[in-house]
Amino acid sequence: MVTLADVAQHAGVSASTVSYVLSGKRSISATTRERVERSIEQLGYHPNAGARALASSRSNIIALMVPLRTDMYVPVMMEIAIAVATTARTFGYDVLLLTGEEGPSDVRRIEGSALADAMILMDVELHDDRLPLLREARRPAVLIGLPADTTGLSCVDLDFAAAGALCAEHLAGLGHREIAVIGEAPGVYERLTGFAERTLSGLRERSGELGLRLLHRPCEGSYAAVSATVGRIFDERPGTTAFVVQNEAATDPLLALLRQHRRAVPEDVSVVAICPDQVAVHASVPLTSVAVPAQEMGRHAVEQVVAKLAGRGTDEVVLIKPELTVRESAGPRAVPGDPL
Amino acid sequence: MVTLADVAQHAGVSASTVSYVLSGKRSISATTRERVERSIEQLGYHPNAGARALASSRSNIIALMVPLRTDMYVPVMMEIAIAVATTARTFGYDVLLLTGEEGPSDVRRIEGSALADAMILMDVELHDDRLPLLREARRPAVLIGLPADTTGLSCVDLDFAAAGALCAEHLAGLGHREIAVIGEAPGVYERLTGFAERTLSGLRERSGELGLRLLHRPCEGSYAAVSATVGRIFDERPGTTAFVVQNEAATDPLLALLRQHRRAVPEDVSVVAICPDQVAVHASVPLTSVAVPAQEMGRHAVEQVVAKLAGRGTDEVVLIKPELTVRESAGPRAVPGDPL
DNA sequence: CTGAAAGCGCTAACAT
DNA sequence: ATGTTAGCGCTTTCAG
Repeated sequence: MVTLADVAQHAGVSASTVSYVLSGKRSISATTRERVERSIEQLGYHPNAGARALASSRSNIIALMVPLRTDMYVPVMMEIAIAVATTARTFGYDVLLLTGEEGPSDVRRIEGSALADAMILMDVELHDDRLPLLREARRPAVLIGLPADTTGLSCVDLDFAAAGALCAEHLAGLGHREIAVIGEAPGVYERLTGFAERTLSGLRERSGELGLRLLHRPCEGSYAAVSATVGRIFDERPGTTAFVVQNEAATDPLLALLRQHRRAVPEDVSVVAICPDQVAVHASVPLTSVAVPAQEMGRHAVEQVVAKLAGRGTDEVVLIKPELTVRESAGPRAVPGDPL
Repeated sequence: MVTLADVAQHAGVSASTVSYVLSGKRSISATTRERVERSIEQLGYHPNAGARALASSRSNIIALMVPLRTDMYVPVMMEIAIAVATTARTFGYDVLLLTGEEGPSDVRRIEGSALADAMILMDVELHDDRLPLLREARRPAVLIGLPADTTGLSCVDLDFAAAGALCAEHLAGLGHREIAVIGEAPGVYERLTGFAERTLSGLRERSGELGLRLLHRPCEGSYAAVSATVGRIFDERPGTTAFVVQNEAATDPLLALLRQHRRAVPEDVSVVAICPDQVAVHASVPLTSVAVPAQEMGRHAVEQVVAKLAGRGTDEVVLIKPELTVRESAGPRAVPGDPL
């Protein structure tokens, strides 16, 4: 194993010089720097992570807690996780993957062992156990998601309320008056993750302003569940001409069912989705959608964490502005008695 | 920050005693053990990870390299990653998430910095750059997937050839004679990940033995691509009565298209999928399928890694035996002229 | 601009 | 069964 001392000897300088070449924390003459760098190269030196962490009390590791329940919008989770990992490397950090299974004690463990310099938490619940601990912690934390009380915490999330409003506006602009919302599975609402409710309230508020009638139904992602929900919606509100879907798993079944019901999309019914772009693009009818910007969220989270670790940066709630992409699933409302 | 010395003082013992209580590497009298444990509890002590790694040259971290391309069978990846993380914790290890973006140099970095004690690599290509490095490495590595040359390497994977054979057998047993295989996207074959080819060869071999006619078409996951592929298959082989799908994204489009073509599943056409159970269960017709046992693969990989780290365990290729679950998408071949 | 040296908190001989 | 102590490899004062 090659150590700093080996490099120092090989380059004919002292250990501290090598260390400073590496950290750039004091000025080094061009010649020594080059000599040291050559030695590092030649010997294939890599600083020992443990020693470095011990001496500097910085591990250069960011802990990422992902939700254990593997049932829900898994692709987004993975996308965020990967975005976090790649962005972190960009700043010289590695990422530790925690499942949050151990709950608050996991936070304590990381904090106590100094395994990570900071934490990023995904899919935080409105009243999460871990929040009090995070507020007390000496190490910075950033949440992806928005808890009920954000004081003393940094958060990054899509502005779901604005996303809801955007959907309402888009459909109103196309002349629609009766809209049905197919939401996340009931479990999501029960877990109080918040984002589903925020979407809904944005949707409701703007619908009110625009004079739209709204019907909301939570719905499991299975084909059967979507089928039942859609049937019910058409029974209760036969005049429904547009759907807003916020449930990755339900989009494909919804499109299939509309086809089965002999409703053309977008001629007879319009559909606007809130989902990752990938899902929207691959659907049987490319979906007009508001994207859940997974990559951007991961990147933002890391940037905030790094800023805090550098002393800059404060507690901050970043709500990413939603953008609606027009594809092929939403069009003008069919005017009764006007068969085109 | 609470240190080992603090605990020692509080408990009235020496530092080494505390260390040994923690590691169990030498016998401690019940009374001192209890005293020490109480002190640890009271002070909320957590061993410093860096110091421990430095002194013991073991970080208790396993590096997991996941593929960066976020386009392919992402849900399985996430499931494996989570299984790895939870299983690892079970053995006292944490998991470092690497994207493999940096390729071989990432392996060198981890190896050189002693950041992790071992590595697990997912989605390894047949002739992966990183394999030579892994063979030379002092630290154990386990692959999830099967490269061309496995000498000096431990691997865990589903026995895809057997999975292919199993599909052929099941369909043959139901009386089918002409089978079409909808495969992964062409890119997957080009990347030479191997598993798709292995499935195909198992499928071909057993089909030969059982006298089945086989048609194979790689296929993108988009609705349009599946549509084109299915159309082509029915043109070229109108007698096709069964499909084998190995492409998560294609299953739903396939079912929708068959419906559109007025072919009932399973009465007119049978479908057998090779995909995670979750996908099979949630499809519009619950799919008879061979599961990709993500959890089991993750668990096995960690167990092998831990065994190697403990000195037990050798290089070994574990091929998990596939299991076919009968659901509702495959049935007896419709006999022409027998309208039931 | 560079060196020397004192730890960082823990483990693992080596003692007893 | 327990204590003493010498490092592990690096960062960072303190000196020059």
